Amino acid sequence: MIITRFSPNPDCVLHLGSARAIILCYEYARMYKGRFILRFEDTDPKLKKPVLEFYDRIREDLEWLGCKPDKEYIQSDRIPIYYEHAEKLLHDGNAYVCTCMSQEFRKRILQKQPCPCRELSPEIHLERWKKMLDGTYAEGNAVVRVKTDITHPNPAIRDWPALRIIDTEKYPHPRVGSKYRVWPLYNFACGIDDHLLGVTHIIRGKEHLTNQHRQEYMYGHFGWKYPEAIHYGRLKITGAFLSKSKIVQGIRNGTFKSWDDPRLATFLALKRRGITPEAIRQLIIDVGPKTADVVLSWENLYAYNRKILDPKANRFFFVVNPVQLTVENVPKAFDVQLYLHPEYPEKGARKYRIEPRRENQGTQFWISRRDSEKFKRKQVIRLMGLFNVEILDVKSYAVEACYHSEGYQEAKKLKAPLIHWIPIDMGMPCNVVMPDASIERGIAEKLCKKLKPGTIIQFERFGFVRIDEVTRKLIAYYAHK
RNA sequence: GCUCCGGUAGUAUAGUCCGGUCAAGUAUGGCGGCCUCUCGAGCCGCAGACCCGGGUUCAAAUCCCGGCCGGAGCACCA
Repeated sequence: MIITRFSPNPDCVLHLGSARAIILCYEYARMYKGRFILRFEDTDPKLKKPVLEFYDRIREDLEWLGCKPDKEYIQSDRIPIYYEHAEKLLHDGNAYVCTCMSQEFRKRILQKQPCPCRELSPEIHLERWKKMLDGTYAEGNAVVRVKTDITHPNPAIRDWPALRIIDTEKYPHPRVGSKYRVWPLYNFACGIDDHLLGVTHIIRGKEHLTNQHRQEYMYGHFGWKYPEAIHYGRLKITGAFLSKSKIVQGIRNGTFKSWDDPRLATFLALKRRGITPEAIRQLIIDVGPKTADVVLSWENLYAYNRKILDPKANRFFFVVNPVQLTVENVPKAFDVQLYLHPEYPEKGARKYRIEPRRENQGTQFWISRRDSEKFKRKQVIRLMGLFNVEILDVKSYAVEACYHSEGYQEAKKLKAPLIHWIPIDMGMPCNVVMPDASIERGIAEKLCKKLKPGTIIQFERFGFVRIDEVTRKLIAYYAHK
């Protein structure tokens, strides 16, 4: 039975940087009909203090990604288990309670010299252990170290710290408060749990490579077999930073309004922008678990997303920077149908009746300044699905034109540009929030009012967007072209 | 500095373990064209890479050595 695990510290929401661990672990377990475990590693109430809110956020992120864990563990619930194992190591002389100052210890260990504590008997250490637990030792005064090889070429591996004291009166843990004052460090808790929970395959970032070597010594002491471990390289994406501390910092100082700010690469932000979990999944599987660092390009993600969205997203018109277009001499009323999806007419259509106005008022539309800027006098333009007009006059705020012809073939012959439009009284204000958090203002078809938040549509000739809010005004988030 | 790990087109990836079928496949992006009443999709075509230098070998992207470049770790963080 294959068992994998994803083990975050609940001190932030999840982001694209975690996607590799999650998806690879989940898919691998699923591929072999195994189990996927979620384990919260919340054993530092001081420096990397867990926050209650994030336990749930992480569960939600995982669910959104489609990687629901089969089982969940929380390390702060398992403290007694770590104590037991610490005592066993102490008892067997495979660990010791070190009361040296950390600088002092480091100085010795760099010279491959044991500290005085190391040589003491297990009985003394067991006694010191009691003093760690009962409060005789204060924070920083004692630490349990696992014996390794103090002549190991990599000093980082020599007699690493396993448990330390934290003044939880001062730094209470959000879940268990001040119940424990001795807390396991990463390598100890993680190493014990991986074995106890039956984890067979560890897939994690290569920053943990030396941790594997450290833990292997402990596994040796217990007579356990270390799981298969794969250490993948760092994943970056151009322009975005995938660092928890920077995300948290940006939220704190107000640079980002929320965890789903479009500039962030958090799952929350990607979701809000209309990036589908399936696209992320495919991207991560494509990237795989290799040890070289990868710098992804957003285009790669967009390409996967577009492939998923294109057949599903209904089409609507959105006019950025609206300009009024007045068409004179419209000869009759036109009933037009604009398909919601060009490839699937059966999905229905948006229907408009365009009527000639009386008394030389002209028929009016909203069109985009992006288009009108390129107009030249006498040029023929086709209003998509409607008719062709000849441009008479272009001002920065308005365009005058007159009816030219109806047929699409006519427009083709004249190589008339195709532009989208909205009847002047059929629009609703719409803001599109771009990936850089800037806002494109314009007018969308009034019909969009019926869309539900969360729906992903395509604004033709503009891009795919996710409807975020529908009131008198439409708020959409831009995904990509 | 010490200890590890890696380096295939703009980006990502296949091939590397078990040398030949790789004068290097795929996706995406770029360019050109076709198609389409979207600047989306689809179709066709073009350009684009084995970090460098040695060695082993009939034969090296693949094996060995050296260099260069990049990354990670060196916490009483995870």
